[in-house]
Amino acid sequence: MEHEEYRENPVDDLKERVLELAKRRGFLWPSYEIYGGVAGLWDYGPLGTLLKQKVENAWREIFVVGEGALPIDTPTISVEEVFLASGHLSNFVDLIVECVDCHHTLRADHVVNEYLRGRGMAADLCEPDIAEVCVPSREKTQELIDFYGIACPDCGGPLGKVHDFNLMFATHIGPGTQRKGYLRPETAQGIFSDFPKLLRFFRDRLPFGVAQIGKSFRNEISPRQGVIRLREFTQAEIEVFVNPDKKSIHPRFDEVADVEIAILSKDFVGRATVKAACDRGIIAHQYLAYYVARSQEFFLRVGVHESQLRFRQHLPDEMAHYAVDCWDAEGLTQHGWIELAGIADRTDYDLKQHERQSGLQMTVFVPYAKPKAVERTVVRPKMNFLGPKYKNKAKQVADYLATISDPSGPFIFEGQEIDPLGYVIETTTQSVLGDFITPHVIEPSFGIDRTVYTILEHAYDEDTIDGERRIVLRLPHSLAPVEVAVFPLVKALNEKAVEVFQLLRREGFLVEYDESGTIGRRYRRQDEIGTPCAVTVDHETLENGTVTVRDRDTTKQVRRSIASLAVTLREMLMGGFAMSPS
RNA sequence: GCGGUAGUGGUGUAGAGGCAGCACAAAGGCUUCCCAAGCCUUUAACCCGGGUUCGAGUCCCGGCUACCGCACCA
Repeated sequence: MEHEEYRENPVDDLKERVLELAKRRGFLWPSYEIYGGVAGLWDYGPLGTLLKQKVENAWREIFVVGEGALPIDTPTISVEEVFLASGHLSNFVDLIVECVDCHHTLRADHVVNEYLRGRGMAADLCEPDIAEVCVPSREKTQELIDFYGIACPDCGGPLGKVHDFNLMFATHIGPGTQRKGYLRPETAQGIFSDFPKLLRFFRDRLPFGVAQIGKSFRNEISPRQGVIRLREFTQAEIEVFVNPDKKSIHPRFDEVADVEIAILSKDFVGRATVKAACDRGIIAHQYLAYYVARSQEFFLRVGVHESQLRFRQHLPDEMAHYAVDCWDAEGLTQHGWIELAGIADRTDYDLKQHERQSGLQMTVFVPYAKPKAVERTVVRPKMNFLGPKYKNKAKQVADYLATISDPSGPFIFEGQEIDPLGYVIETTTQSVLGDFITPHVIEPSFGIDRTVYTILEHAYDEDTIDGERRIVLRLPHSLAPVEVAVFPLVKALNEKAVEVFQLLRREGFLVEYDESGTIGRRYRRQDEIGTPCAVTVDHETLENGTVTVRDRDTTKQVRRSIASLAVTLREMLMGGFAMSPS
């Protein structure tokens, strides 16, 4: 998909202007700036924090309230076992080698594979690990570099030692014989770790969804692009546990079937309904398609422009080590198309891995519609024979017999054939009620910080009013960090205006009061931060108890009584209010 | 990590060895006013650390941060 015309009202240097506004008005600040700042760490200022909270609330409304994905809150510090299981310890690593001469840092495994391929050899650096995932080993990479004397592909200089760079922050838990800990690189593992308890909580039935909003950490080698690539960032994730045999049908698919999305995949580029995308096999199954549609609903609600939102299918080689199909929601910004969310089918990878690591069963009992009759042949010990014969070893013999699945015999215990009088071979018909299955996981995972940034960029606008440039942040009304501004037209009206201000606070609005300077300046100040409503107390207020209410986007005003003000404002914030004169 | 460019009040900038200027913003006042008007007053800056020099915002070295390119980004 080409980068289409970006906005109706193109603004030069949009990136700089948005960031300038964000820093100046308290949305985003570089962290620890008094000490020089740190790349990849950013603060939310007061307005940014309110905006972010409202974005998170919109997400909760759709996914927690609307989808019933109940939230949990797990620690950001996790124990080592979690990442042994998840594969992050071995996979969330880049093998890095530095050229001694030109100091380029290179991906060591890429260098080796390229070298081997260039000489017609199989590039076989990958070794399947415990999870059957291809991971190049540091030792083997080093070995091959040494053996072939592989040099820097850029300058031909000698290469240094290969070392791991794990993108997780490591730490220690407690003093003394410390337990290794890591800051989580995704919130998902906290959910997987709680699976047995969650399953019981949801009363042993599929499907169910679990949500978590929280911080995750990745020690990026070189974060760039401001707030787009952070070392500490907020994720909003849902893990939907589903029966793998039922992924093709989502019970509420009808609700979203006609939602149209922009698709970029290897087989199809263009707009289509999620139903069409599903029916034509572009999206693997209804569960993924369903969450793609819900994700779009979320992004549109928080003010991402529809024409600058698309869903891109991962190519097989960029898919995470655990996923089989993955769709990124991407927003078009001045940084190009950036990933705002990933909607992945993680299959049973994580639960299987935690099963192996923890030794606990992570399965769900799924009853059949009708119990199945299954014929089974078993070897049943006869204790009244075995007892007298084997005395204190009788129990061991019986246990051994009970494990036998092939009833053809003979059965040997301690080198001796067991007397056939000691058991009977029985064929019985058993009624099997169901299967133990490992659920598959559908994971919509949202990057909240990137979403907030994209919202700011998409909302940023400049108007020209009477030849003056006016910056307006056209945020969705419900998202504005300041909902209502209250002004006295002149200072003599301060007291009355403060009264209105306090009244609106009591009504639950986020209100700002401003009596400084001229009225026009105060309107502009609020336009910049996206305040949708401005209430002005003027001379008429004292006569008849009415005030003017100004709309941010049109700058049009209507007059309303103070008594009906809260209702009017609430309507405006919900977006359902027509600014018709009254 | 590499290379290039840059870092001066809150923001945008000028100054290129000798008292750090301007504009906008912000605070207070006049104006009593419905869209950044005007006037007065005020607050406020040389990224950090070394070095050279009588003297460094300016020159040199190192670091940090930002932007661009490379590399990286399950």
